[in-house]
Amino acid sequence: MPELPEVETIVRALRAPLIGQRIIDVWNDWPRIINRPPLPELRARIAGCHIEAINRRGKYLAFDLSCGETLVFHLKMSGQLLVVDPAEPVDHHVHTVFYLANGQELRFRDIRKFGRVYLVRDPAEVFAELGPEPLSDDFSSQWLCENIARRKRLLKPLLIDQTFIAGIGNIYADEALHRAGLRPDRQAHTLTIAECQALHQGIRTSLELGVINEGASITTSYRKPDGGEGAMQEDLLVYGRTGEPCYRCGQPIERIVLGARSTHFCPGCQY
DNA sequence: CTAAAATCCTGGTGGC
DNA sequence: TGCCACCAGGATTTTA
Repeated sequence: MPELPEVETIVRALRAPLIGQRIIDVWNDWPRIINRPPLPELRARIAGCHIEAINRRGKYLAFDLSCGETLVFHLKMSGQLLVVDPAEPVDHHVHTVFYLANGQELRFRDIRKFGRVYLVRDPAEVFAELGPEPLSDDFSSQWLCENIARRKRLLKPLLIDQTFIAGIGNIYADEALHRAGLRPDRQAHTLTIAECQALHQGIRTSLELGVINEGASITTSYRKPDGGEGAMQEDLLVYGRTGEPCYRCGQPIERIVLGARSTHFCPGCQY
């Protein structure tokens, strides 16, 4: 499940093989994956455009194109982007292909078909509701403390709300809360200044560690574009460690469900 | 505003 | 070994 660190890793890996390349055409065999515009219009508008830059916003990838368009991807649960030689056999989970002028193909593979593709004139059309980037200067400890105080919600659902902060998903929310020593079912507005400062630090630390480790390859879902695995799964403190001893206090990690999401925390050192 | 539930998907898993 | 119910989960939509 690609979250901010996984998407950042993918963005960095795609720059070398894609920047400067020209897109010739698009193929798709599962229409829902193309969010907008409809495939015939997408093909017409994208043909001949060069890829000038590749960036990340939250969990989205944004390709700036020379023709004034932005090609946006969201990988959701199982999406993968691969740049390959056309001789490479096409896996049956590939449902969208961008053909490049240099002969290579950008393939969007997605087992669960939740991923989406957008082509827009103005990326704000897609990004309008997103909260701040947690690794940018916009996301200060002061901003978090001010905004968390007026939210009457549980911490875990709030952290994965993309309109509050962009890019945090189930794994890094649990990791950030553990590092901050905060229970995921705490009410957001009950945090003291010291606690929300700890949360700010916990968010920063877990996301930065995720980027350094090039993401978490928990099952078979997330892979780097070169097929390799990230290393973050080895540095997870609570996620997926139900029943195993907490590294900090030794108590068994507990698993509960919050907002229909599996949530892992240590009952011994998170308050 | 907050939240719960349903929706979209399929591979993997646990039970028998 | 085979079969099947069930789970995972990001974001959106619908319904309280």
